[in-house]
Amino acid sequence: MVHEAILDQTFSALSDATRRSVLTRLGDGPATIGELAEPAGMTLTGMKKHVLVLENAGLVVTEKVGRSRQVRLGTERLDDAMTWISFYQRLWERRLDGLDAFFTLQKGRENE
Amino acid sequence: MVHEAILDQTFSALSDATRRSVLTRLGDGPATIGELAEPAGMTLTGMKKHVLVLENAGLVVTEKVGRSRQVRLGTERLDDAMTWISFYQRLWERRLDGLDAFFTLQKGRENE
DNA sequence: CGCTTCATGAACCATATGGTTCACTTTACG
DNA sequence: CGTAAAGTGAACCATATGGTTCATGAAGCG
Repeated sequence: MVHEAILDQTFSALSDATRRSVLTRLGDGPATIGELAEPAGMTLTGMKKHVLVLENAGLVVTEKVGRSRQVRLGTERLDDAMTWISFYQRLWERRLDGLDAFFTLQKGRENE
Repeated sequence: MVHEAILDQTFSALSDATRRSVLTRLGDGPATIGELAEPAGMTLTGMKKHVLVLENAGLVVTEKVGRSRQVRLGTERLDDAMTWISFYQRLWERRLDGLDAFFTLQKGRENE
């Protein structure tokens, strides 16, 4: 199981809409801090902080090239998050199939 | 696609190890605030706050029974989070298969 | 009834977060 | 060279977060 601090950082990084949109943007390829800041209507300094959060979470990798900084998608952290979620989702589904589910879910959906 | 504010709440709720362990515990069935607080070495008040965060995120459902409060796993929010992650994971994988990935990963990072 | 237990709410505290502005460095380029 | 552009760092600000203590309320029980 993944280290708790790693999950903390990953989920925390993902909990901001600006940062998620950065990841979306990076899905189309690398971008500079400026190119990320502009559509977000944010200062370079502000976006730099977001990128740092993503980088610390391992969701993004950066490299200084010339006077700008290239930002691109990182490795494997989304895997960690999804592994955790799918594990507990199985727990949750098992629960819904159990007796307690029937008991607490005021007899709505019997078969599914 | 899911509303941004919902994802904010869900990921934010998941970004705390205490809250994740609460979800783990609830995988074994409902529990009271006190039963959740004790293993966490935390006051009732503190745990109550965590439960409220999970409840606002829809990850948990509570119901007052007698003088205690039953907490159990909620519905469908883990689905939202996983849907988002798996979508962007596909983006990310596509990227790693592309030319840019080969290009940027092969040349060692000189400066930083 | 009177006491204990579980939960709750208010107040408080320290630290983290998300943003800004301003000053500065490094790089590009005419 | 001189100037503009991209980024960086420090300082600052408002609000959120994660926790506490203390006082109160409601439920159960002998």
